[in-house]
Formats: sequence, C-alpha cells, structure tokens
Amino acid sequence: MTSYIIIHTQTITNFNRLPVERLGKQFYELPTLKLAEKLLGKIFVRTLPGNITLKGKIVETEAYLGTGDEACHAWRGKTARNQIMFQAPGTLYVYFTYGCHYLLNIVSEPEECAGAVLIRAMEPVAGEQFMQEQRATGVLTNLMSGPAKLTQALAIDRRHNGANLFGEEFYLEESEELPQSMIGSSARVGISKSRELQWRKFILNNPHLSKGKV
DNA sequence: AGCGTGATCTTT
DNA sequence: AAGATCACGCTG
Repeated sequence: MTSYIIIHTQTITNFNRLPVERLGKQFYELPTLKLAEKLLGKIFVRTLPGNITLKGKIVETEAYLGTGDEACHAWRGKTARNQIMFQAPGTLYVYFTYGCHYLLNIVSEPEECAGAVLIRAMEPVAGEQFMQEQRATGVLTNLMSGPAKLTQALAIDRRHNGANLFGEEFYLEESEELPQSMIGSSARVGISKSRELQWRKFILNNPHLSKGKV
C-alpha cells in the first residue's frame, strides 16, 4: 500500500520535469561517417564558471578518417599535432589554423585508430547573449554558422584539446531522431584532397548552416 | 576576390 | 633553413 503511493508520486515528478538524457560513451562507438549523421540534431552543451550554460544544436558536420582519406590530418600516421585523433571516441580534438581560428572535432573510432567528426555549424539554443558578446554581433544566424565561428561563440580553444564529452564542462544531450529525409550530403568544404567523398552532412534548409554550399 | 596570421609539415 | 599549405572569416 505504501509503496504504491511512492511510485505514483515519482511518476508524476518525472512527467513534469521531462528529463533530458546525456549521451554516453556507447553513442560515439559508431563508424565515423555514421556518427557524422547521428550527431545532427544533438544538443552540444558547454558550461562556464559563473553558472553560464551555452547550448547549440548541431546542424552541420564532416567526417575525417585516418585511413584512405588524404584530407585527414592523421592519414600519414600519428604526430604531435594529430595524436588526439587516436584517442577514445568522445574526446575533443581542437586545433588552430589560418593563424587565428580554432576548429572543434569529436574523436571517433576505437583507440589507436584515427577518426573524427568536424563540427561545422550549430543553431543557438541557450546562452545567446554570451555568444553575441563573444562574436561581436547580434545576428543569431551569424553566431555559430561556421566551424571557427562556433568555437569563438562557445569560448573553445587549445586548452580544450583532449577534453571529453563525459564531464560537466562538455556533454551532448539526446534529441529526437532526425528523419533521414532531412539529412543532406556534399563534398567537404575548404579541402583540396579527397574531393570525391561526400562526407559533409547537414540538416536540409537549416538557416544556421555555414555559408557557401547547400 | 584578396588577405591576415601562425602552426605544422615537406622539401632542400 | 626555407617554403607551401591550411577542415576560415572578414573586408572590399
């Protein structure tokens, strides 16, 4: 009799709070190209000191694979720069390029096997005010609509190379499954090698995609 | 369409 | 040691 009442109460509490699940390690244990698609629609969460929480929905990704992909930093093997790409799935690979930009990748493939998914664009979901200050613009579609824009909006830089998505500072939230009909593919942007691979994945018609291609 | 900016990798 | 390239973004 008593236990029945407790169960009833818990049910109502859970219903009202609509709990959001964080994605665990098994989520990242997918082939890189598959992971690049499954990441679309997921919510990337980044917390900062002072109770600041920034959230963005991933809308554009690119797959990079250590073997058979000359555009991948690790295609020739492990170096000081690319060693993070050989770590466990769910690790963050952040690198510096063009003298002023940081790019964010989520490491894929088993340890000692290089692979990663570049996060190319997000749609702001929370913390827009902080992002607007970081980016020095008020235009929402210009906050995270590019791989270097989103690291600036989220205050991500070389300090975060090697961090992972299983703590309080960074994690991914589950979201509704995205229908395959909403996913587009194209060649990756800004590379000269492996142009034939359609390894860029994006949510069709989303206004927060990076500029240039459809 | 052009350029800044600096780390990384390749070639001499 | 020198040179080329670069998973980009902004101005013009």
